[in-house]
Amino acid sequence: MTRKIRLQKPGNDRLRDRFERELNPAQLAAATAPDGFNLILAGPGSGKTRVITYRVAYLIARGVKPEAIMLVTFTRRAAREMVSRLEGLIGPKAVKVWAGTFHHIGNRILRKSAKAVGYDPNFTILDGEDQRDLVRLAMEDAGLVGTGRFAPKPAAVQHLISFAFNVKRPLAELVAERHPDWFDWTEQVVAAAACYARRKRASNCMDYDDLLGLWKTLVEEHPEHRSAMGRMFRHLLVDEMQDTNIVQVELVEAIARAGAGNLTAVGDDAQSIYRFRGAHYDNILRFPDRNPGARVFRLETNYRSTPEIVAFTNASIARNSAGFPKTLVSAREGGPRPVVVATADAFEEADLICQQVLEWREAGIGLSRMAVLYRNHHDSILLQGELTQRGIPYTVRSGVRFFEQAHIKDVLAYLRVQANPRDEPAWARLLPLLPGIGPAKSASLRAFLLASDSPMAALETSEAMKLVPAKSRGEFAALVADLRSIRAADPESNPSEAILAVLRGGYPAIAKAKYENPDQRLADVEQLSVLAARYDSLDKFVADLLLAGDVYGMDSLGEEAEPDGEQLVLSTIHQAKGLEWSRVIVPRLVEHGFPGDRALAEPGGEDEERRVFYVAVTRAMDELWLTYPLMVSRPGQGSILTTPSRFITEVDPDLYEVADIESENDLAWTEGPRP
DNA sequence: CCCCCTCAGTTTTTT
DNA sequence: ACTGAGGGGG
Repeated sequence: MTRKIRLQKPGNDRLRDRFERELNPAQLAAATAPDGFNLILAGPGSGKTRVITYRVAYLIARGVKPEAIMLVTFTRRAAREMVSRLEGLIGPKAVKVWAGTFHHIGNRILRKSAKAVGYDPNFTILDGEDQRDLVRLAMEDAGLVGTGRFAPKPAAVQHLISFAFNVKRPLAELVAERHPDWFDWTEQVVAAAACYARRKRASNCMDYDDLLGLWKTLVEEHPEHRSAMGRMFRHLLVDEMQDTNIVQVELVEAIARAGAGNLTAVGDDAQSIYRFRGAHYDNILRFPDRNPGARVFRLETNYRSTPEIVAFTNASIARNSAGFPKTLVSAREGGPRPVVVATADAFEEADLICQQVLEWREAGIGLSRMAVLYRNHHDSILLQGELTQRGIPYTVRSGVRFFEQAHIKDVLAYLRVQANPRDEPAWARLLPLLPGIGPAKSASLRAFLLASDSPMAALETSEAMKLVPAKSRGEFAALVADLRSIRAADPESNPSEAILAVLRGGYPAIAKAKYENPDQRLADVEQLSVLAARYDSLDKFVADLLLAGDVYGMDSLGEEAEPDGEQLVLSTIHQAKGLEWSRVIVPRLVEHGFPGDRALAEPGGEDEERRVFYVAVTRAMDELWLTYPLMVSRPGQGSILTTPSRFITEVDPDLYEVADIESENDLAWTEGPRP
């Protein structure tokens, strides 16, 4: 046999071979676009992730340092995936690329430059609940409490404050536009926003918007930081451009202009689904207007889905008027048309989904290659019950995130006050854990602590003890002792040990009194400590936890340990962005459900809902099932007949197949009414 | 005055 | 499942 010798080519040549072998001409042109402003319009399944990673590899091969590249992704998971693909192309230096969400990168930069914007580098990041709690306090400051059933609620006020920031519009204007019912309280709402901002600063806390806004302040108002950042980031790439808001766009464009003027934006206006948080597809549509001379690349070959699925999705999105006109072409062989099924009610719908999932599994499709994608988290509850009953393993990617669960937040509060003793939301969580201390006592204690230069030292004084009701003094002293032993565990450099210290103190007893299932919750906390062992910094640990949006329940944490667990995926459509499955089921396709009334009430709401639907159906590679119940029960109205969603009925019926469920009622005399 | 328990009404989508 | 109002009790 002839001996084979393979000549090693120099790295760049080998890379060039791979480029030509693995990219189609449109992808190749986009990946190797010249410097300057570039826009890549990439339809679903068109190899967008591949093009981005190849572009980064191309830049690095041309001599750009990896640490001079900023790659903004929509989720943490997307960043991780791109970096690991990049590693496959160029090796370990891939991890030096600044890859992450706007919020991650902002967090990293602000930890270094916090002083310039009036913060300490040990600032805490507030999650949604912390923000609501602080807004509630701010509303009290502004005289906006107990004003009756129709008064503004903290969650809604917080949302509007955030929305105003993200669309750069005056809060009062948005109150008039979106909450006419608050008209009489306009002044107080605006005042509450100011109080909220003040409380955040006083507590050395930033919310998600601050990670963006203060980073932007750094760029806009501090010339030395602006030019430093321009020198630092020679190339910027922004993925999912259609879901950026105006603040984010201005930020990256400012950094690009301050530096080498290299910005590549990637996305698909048809998949813009985050309007509720200030995103607008104009940010991608008008990229060429804002940046004259920008080159535009189009990727319109769909490698993901069968021609039948692509025909259906093309027909659906064609109902929207705005957007770059485009028609995706499937590169795949034919398969079955999408299937539409009506079920008697939501229970039968759950039955049907389970049965279909089992049928596919019989046919050799692994559970993790199937997903049920729904509009609202709530739509999955019934199905979860049915899956559990039938013993079908599943993982849920919606609802309460792991770090948002009450017990996890309790434990983190013990740690947060160590890292940042001015963290008011953490104290507001910690103090009322003690019996006899409610909102009022907690408030006066917090006021006392925060007035001091050293809240931790103030906690141990007799003045603090005076604010505690006599009955609770024993528990209070125990808390103080717990905090001292947690401190001794050196939380800031050893978060894992600090969590164990919390478990050795009074918290387990508190959890037993407070929660129905304390054992499960305390086990979660132990798991949290295992997770924390990977970190040598409390700040990093907490920030990672809060900024990793895709972590739901212990399930998703466990997945990292055993990635091959075969589980059906249950996800909101929003969480499914960028992913794909062989088999996809979209349930609850009824009018007043999907699209929902709330969305339809807003101008442009129907189109936005249709884009959400488009994102859902374009996740499917091989088979797509659309289901809807003929009857639903609504609170107060009992069972009512439904109308199938316009997203089904508006599509040419030739593009899908209707399947009927054979009624077994005639045979199943004895079957009783369903629960 | 302040806390805590109970009960009724509600829930888009998320960094 | 979670919030907020209302009433009883310390």
